[in-house]
Amino acid sequence: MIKTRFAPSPTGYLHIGGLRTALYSYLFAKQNRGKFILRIEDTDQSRAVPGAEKQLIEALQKMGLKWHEGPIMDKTPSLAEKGQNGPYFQSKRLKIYQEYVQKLLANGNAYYCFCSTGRLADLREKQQAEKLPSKYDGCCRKLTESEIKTKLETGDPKVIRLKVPENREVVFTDLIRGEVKISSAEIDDQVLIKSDGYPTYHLANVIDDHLMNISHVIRGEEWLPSTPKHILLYEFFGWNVPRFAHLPLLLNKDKSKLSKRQGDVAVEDYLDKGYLPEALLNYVALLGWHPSNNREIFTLKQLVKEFKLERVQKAGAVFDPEKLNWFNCHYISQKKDSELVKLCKKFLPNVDKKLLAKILNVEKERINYLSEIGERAQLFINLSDYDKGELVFKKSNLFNTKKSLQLTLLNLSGLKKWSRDKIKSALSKIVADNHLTNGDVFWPARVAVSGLISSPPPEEIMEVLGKEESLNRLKLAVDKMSELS
RNA sequence: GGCCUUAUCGUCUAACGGUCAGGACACCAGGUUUUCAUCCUGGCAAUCGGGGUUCGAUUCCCCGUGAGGUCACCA
Repeated sequence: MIKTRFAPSPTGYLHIGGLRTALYSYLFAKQNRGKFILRIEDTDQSRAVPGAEKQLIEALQKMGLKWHEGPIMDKTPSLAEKGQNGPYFQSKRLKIYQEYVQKLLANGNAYYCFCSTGRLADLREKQQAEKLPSKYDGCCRKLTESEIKTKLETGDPKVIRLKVPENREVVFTDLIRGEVKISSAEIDDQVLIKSDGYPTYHLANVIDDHLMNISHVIRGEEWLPSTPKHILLYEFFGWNVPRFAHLPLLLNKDKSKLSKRQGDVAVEDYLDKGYLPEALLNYVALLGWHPSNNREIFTLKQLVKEFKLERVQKAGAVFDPEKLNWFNCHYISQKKDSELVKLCKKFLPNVDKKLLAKILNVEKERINYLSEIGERAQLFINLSDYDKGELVFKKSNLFNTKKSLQLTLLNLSGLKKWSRDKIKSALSKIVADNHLTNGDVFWPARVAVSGLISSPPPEEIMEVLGKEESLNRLKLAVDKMSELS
């Protein structure tokens, strides 16, 4: 049974790179009729952010990535879980780690270390000065049993370290990168249990992946150098080693690891701005993976079918917000007005739903993300402060402008049915009957009702505005013209 | 610095060892249009360098070079 997991640490938000990792893990499990689980790696008390788990889970849910096991949002304020292999919060599994690390200790695969953080810092400094790789020097490996016993009894601060064997070559086959070899001389005696009794990532991750029957570990490339430590742990425990797939990193424009410094990286932020989950998913799927044909538009369901782990790129991919916008645009214009209304309500809470639907119908092809509607809708709500005379005057001469506005007002007043088609033909008729150009008629009309240099076409605006308001605005413009002449 | 990973247009990428090196985003030009946007048409633009292997390398191998990651009681 194929089983994958997404195992984020709750640091405050869902990183866009995390989203892609979760997506690929989900896709791989799903297409193999396997299971996808969510586990929260909250073993660092010092970096704990209150409420972060909840936010993370919510974001993942909004994105539509469903997991078979893991924490779930319950109706009660506390977080519940589903699945047979819980708990799915590492902070609730401390006993398990303690129990397993005892086995390591008993078999001589781990040892207590009482070195102070001060000594370790000095050591590192010295090694760096001599340009040596910084590694623990194995000082506490030499402690005798009685020495250890005394130190434990006196309650000195202690950690437990991995005893990395000498002269070993750790080899594994990464599903994306192929064979990777690392000499044990390069591997540090990693701390497994911290002095506060919590496990480090390395220990907890290996134990949980085993206990939760994870078959494929799909994670970011930053984990590649520490994979040998994990493999050593699997061996010491006598467990099967899962398959590894290390994904290429997501990059900033300057090719460094995608970070908050250089733009939005929180999925929540994109969601709040009105990026659609399907657009985010589609774009992020293509960062590091591509089918052999030219297709680019995929729903989540289609991705489950088409995605191939073997086709995942090896090199990092620059995150390009422009292309994300293009996807988002695409998905927005595909959406029904009624659905968009629901999604946009929060940006315009005081606007009537019916009106909002009409506005969206006109504006949806002009926006990159939904929150833009807040500003774009203003022209339908209030005629903006503008010098109408100035705007109209720029385009054509005063006489024609005034004349065309008067004709427009007159003709539209007599219109029985108020629809964009009728309005447009009425305007066209004015052009034809009076030997005017489209520019003479449409432009002033559009400016008169929008108050803006650029806007949707006049007939579309007027249809949304309704007859009364449209005529009022036209009249206002005519009056302004009279003042000027 | 050690170790690891990596390398096709500006960006995301396609190409059984044989293609005029293809597509998308962005950009530019033209067209449609009353403006903006949309839309249509066209254009610009890439195999990091050097050696091999081969009749033939983007593709396989080696060496450089560049880029990134990682070297914590963070994940």
